[in-house]
Amino acid sequence: MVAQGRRARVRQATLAEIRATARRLLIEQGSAAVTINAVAREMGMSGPALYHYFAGHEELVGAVTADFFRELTEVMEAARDEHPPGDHGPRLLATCRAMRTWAITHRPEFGWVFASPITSERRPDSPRELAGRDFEHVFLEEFAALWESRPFPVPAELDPSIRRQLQAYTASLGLGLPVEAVHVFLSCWIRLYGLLCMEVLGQLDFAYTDLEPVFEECLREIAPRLGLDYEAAAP
Amino acid sequence: MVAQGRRARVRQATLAEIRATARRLLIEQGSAAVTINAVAREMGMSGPALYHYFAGHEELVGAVTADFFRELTEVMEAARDEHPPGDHGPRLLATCRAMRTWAITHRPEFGWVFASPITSERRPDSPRELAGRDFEHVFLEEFAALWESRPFPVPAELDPSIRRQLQAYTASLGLGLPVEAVHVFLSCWIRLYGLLCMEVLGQLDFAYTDLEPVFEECLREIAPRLGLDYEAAAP
DNA sequence: ATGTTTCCTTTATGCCTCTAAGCAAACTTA
DNA sequence: TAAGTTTGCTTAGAGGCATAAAGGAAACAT
Repeated sequence: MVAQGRRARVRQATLAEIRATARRLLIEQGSAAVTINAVAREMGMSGPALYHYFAGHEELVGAVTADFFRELTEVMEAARDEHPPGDHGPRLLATCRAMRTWAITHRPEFGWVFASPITSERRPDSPRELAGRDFEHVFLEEFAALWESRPFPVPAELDPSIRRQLQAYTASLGLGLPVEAVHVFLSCWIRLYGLLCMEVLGQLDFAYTDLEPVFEECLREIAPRLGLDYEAAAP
Repeated sequence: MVAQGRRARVRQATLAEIRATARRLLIEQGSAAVTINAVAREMGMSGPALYHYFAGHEELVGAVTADFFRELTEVMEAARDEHPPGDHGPRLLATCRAMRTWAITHRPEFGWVFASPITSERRPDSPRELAGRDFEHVFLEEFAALWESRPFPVPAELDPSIRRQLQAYTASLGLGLPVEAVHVFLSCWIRLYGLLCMEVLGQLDFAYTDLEPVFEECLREIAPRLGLDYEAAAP
């Protein structure tokens, strides 16, 4: 943190209050209630005043989303760090479980992050995208460390189209992972995150009321693909 | 179809035009552009006129969503019926592929159906819910027929919580399936539909540009769990 | 002490949903 | 066929939203 004058400090406080108010409205009344006007009204300000803090509704939404990403990231890192640095298996599983725990204890927030249909072109330097990448990296780094320390078996050959596509992504990661390992990582990611999204969006309510055991089953299926011992890190 | 007077016919035509206009706006300008006013304007009517056809914005959205479900259902049934009634394996795979094909050739529509956050309490007799159940049944019926004709191995024991939850759902289906089979069905469904949703919502754009081979890989992994021969029904 | 920056206000435009009142054409019925 | 009723639309209007513009007052810098 850079030292700031009083002016700057007050401004930061107001910014934080705006984001907190937006979050409260989201939780209490749903995403549609998070309007510039409503947030300002809650704070005892006039609507247009908020334009001194955010360029518009979309930027406010992006800032709040970034907050959620950061909070989720912190929670996951804390859960991960309850295990020693070398225990990549338990650390990864703890990270996954922390993600789901946060998601279901913060449904409106998680739904807001996930189910935001691509509203506009996403600039890669926006706070939202930066925080999103940090979130992604919690998994990626632990995964890469796991691969470093104890590589697991990967498919001998990949579908040519998949290989081609993943080559660019793998290179952009700069983690020295082989394409095949990245493919395994993404397969697991799709299963885990896909399940979570369906749960939070209520797409499975027709059959389930509590998806915790389904999530654990998913972890149990995924673990051996990474050479992990699920039973050794059961919940 | 019941015989109708001229009056009723004109009304049906206007209803159809409204839904078609709403769909066109969705495709051309995104979901936010589908407003009562915009639809009416496009049709050369005044806004409030639409309230003679739909009780409000939400009902219009529901009607359009039901249209999408019905169209998707028809496409899947047509693809399924290209295979003889007894060939449950190829019929199921064709149904899955038709679902994805429709989804990616109708991204706005599919995204609209899926990513509609639970906007209000859903009444189970609304057109949207009815059409949604028909869609669900295309998979369920073929799956039940497959089980009838050639039961596949199912897990010997289920997590007690999962078993308890699925008992109610299984009973409500009235298809005479065992709970274990329903569990296998839902596991496959979650993987397939979850992947599709992530694709359409752009959640995998960071790594993939074309998910067709990933989808096929998913089918290849799912098929043996249902006792199906993937290679015999490769694309 | 003066000028500038910052914060917030009110005002205004144009969009949205939805209600209400009213008119005219089309049907129904006596 | 004439009167009454239903239907399909209109305009008017209330209230909310995003956003732009203009202005006042306080805080800050010099």
